[in-house]
Amino acid sequence: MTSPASKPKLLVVVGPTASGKTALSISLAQAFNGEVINSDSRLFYRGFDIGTAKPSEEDLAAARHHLIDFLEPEDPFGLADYLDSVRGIATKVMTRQALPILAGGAGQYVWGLLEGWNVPRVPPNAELRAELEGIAQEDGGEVVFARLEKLDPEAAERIDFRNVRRVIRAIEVAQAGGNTGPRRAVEPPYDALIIGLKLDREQLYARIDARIDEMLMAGWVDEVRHMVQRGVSMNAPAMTGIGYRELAGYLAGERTYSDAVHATRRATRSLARHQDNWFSVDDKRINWLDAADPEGIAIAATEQVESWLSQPTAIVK
RNA sequence: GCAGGGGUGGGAGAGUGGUUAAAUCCAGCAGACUGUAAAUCUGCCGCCGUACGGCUACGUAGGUUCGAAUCCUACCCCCUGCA
Repeated sequence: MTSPASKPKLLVVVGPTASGKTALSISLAQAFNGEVINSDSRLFYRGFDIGTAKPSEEDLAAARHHLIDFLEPEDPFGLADYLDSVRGIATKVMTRQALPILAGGAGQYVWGLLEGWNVPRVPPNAELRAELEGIAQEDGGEVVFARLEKLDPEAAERIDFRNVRRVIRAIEVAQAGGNTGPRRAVEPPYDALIIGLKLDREQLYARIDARIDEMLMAGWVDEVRHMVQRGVSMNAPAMTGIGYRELAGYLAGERTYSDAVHATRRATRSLARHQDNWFSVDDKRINWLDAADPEGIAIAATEQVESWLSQPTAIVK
């Protein structure tokens, strides 16, 4: 707290799915010698390309990208893994004299990084989870919740007793000795310029529908079929990407094609709403641009970044 | 034309005399979120009101009843079988 240290500059592009983050982040990377750090949890997995709207080969060639295509479908990767990775990568990018550009829609990941969350260093305990899930199913979630109330009343206070998954995680953490230290950094760790892409619901929904149609035309069903044939489990983390299970259900003859597509649309819309929750229009930290005008946002964003870069780096006391 | 079935809230669809502004699902809206996060979970969802509450609603009109989406009558519309 006594020695002044400059905060590293980090450019961030956020917004709901289909708002144009990929295109904008690439054009900014080209304009400012930037490297894109992906912050979209579905882009981690190799082979899950079409349905996740992964940047194309050309996109990837147009700017250096990080945290894309580095996991197998079954690999778990959580918040703490993500934060560690990004922090390391951002530092490396900066030593190359390049500008790190965080781009993505995973709200928890983005804010975890920007707000400097102190995430409990307790890795998932598959055995414990399975056991507690079993209890929850047999005897009800309240029984598991009661366990948490005993172990960590404070955590029980802030977690909905019906949210079994989070109750179990809290027990996992508590049993491992709990979390230590403050929940988040007092001072944000980065000097971040956050650009948000905004589109009204109606337009966004229309864009989502159109993009899903494009994905299907581009061979999404084949992509899913391939994964199924490869033996990727339906429970694999990568399979939680919207549309994959739906289409796999269609391939297995459990539902009609049109039903699978409708379900996918629905889930994607709901994702977009969820993302609006993390990235709120009222959030003063975010500089919102109108995503309806892709060229306009590129120009406006470039101006913002220029002026931000010309400012002296913020000083942490 | 005859016989039978049916018309319920944005959609689908329960409900067959009171505890029903009306199950449930979908759609929509709002929110939580610290190692599964494109996950998981929560609230709202006829109109007015912050709320107690008030008002209007189950094809239309009338009737029975203390009380009707629910029973009766007439009419309108839809579907199916037979002609």
